[in-house]
Amino acid sequence: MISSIAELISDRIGTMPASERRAAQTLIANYPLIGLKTVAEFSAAAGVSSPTILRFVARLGFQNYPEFQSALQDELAAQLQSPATRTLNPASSGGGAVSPMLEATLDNMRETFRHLSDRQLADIAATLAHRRGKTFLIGGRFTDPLARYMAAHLAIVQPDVYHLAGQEGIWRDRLIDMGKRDVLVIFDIRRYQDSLVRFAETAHQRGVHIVLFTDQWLSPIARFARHVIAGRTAVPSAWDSSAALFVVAETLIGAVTRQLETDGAKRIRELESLR
Amino acid sequence: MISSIAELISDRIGTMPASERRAAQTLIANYPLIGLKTVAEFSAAAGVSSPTILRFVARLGFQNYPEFQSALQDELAAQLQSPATRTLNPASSGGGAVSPMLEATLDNMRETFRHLSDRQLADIAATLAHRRGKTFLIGGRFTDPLARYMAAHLAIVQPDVYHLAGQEGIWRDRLIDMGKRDVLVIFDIRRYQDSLVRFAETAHQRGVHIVLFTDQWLSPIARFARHVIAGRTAVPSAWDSSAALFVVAETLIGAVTRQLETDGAKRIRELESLR
DNA sequence: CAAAATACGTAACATACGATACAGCGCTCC
DNA sequence: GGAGCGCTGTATCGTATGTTACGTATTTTG
Repeated sequence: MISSIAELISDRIGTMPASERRAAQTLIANYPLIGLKTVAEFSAAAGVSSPTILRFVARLGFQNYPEFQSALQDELAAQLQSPATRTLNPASSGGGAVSPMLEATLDNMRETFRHLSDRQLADIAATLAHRRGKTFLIGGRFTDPLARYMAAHLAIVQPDVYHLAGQEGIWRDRLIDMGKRDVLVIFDIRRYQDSLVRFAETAHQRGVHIVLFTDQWLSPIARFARHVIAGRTAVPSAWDSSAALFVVAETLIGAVTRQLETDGAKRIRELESLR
Repeated sequence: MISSIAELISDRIGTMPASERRAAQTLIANYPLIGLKTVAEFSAAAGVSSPTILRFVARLGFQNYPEFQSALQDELAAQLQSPATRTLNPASSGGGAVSPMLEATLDNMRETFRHLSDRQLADIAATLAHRRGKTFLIGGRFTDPLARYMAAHLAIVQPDVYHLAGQEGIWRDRLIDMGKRDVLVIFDIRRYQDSLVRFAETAHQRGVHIVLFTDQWLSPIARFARHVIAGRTAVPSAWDSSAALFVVAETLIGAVTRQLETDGAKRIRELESLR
């Protein structure tokens, strides 16, 4: 069973003529990056001619050079997507059904934050803290609880925070209250919900500032969003994981609270006394 | 000091117009592979036009697209050469306001799972999967979204799963439906809510099997619970973090789903056809 | 040792790719 | 409300790229 192109090559390198073998060896030596460059560069690196490279990839079973490159890219993508598989040391993972799930979740969080700069988070926090209008939050089938969670916290440190719940018709009608000064926080991961996309589009047309929490494949709502947070969701389970997005949400809640420290503290004391 | 293109992007993403920002976000989301594909593919993935992609790379300081791709490839090459550097990175993110929060959260999860054996989790999953009656879920002020999240998933793989929402009176009345064969999942972290404690006590008296998600200081409900999950909640923020509990919840959801695999799959297919 | 077959590179070709000019649109600022 | 500016997509263009045909060199075989 051959799963990678590198294996395929070492499998057939014996049957190749001299020049093609040199091509194969240079590819293995700087795998797989040389293969992603142009035929001319590849051939120069290997010290052979361009047609030799093309004959080489043809012998591997690819119809043409681009097809070969796509295969390499797919392989790379799979490798980069799950850092777990690379560092996976079966010894440490006690063999229980739990650990892989936890490991994947931790990886997802690291990856999510690796693609998310402090600057971006600060920007979003500032948007949420210093918006001049209202804040609305909404989520999809599985992510709506995240919207609720965030709303529950934000509503304590600032006024005019609303979670949009219930039937579609109900929150669609709230669009009439939304304008340029307002912020709409949307949670939407696969499978993306049409109703949410439509909602986001309309809100966008009304000039609402949209902050989107989505997965790495980006909900179509990304087109309308001013800020996009792409969290990793893949775990060894039947379901996608929203844990990474949850942590980002908590981070933002913390950041907003900090930015509103002075006003927020006063507000919290007021709330306490209301009990 | 900017060492990677990803950093360069997050540094300048603030100064970019909307469409270029979309390009930036899609690149970050599938970093860096999208950038190695053709302009046409990149633009399609981002939902913008080709010139926008070119303007985007120009803004990053590259003379042309190939030069941009070469830079990405060089970066990838460096990364692939030394796998250490990519896992080593969390410290390098500059000590911004983010890292401590993330670090603390990751620690919380590790600690939480360290005190939680596979056996315990399997037991709880079995309880939830093979209960003979109904499952009820409820949470406190900030944790109710977690109850909702879990309910949303469990309700798909098995029947008779109910989230108790709304006013106290409403769910108090549901006690009349609860008995020995039923399971009640409660989320309760500081500050523990009296109403929940009373509710749990009554349910316990009726013989309901209680599964409690709480923090490391244990809600008073622990006295009535058959299973207790104690998650770490401390983070450098004004709020406690429910992230660890969230991950445990997801883990349980996954485990229950696996245990119900055969029946659950049938049920999921049925649900799909209902749409 | 000769003849054939295979391997390999040079050079011409066609295509698909990146680049550019331009026009429409929305937004902001008087 | 109007003028100006900046952003974005469409259409076009030139070119770099992959591809192919062909001739020479090299090896193989009878």
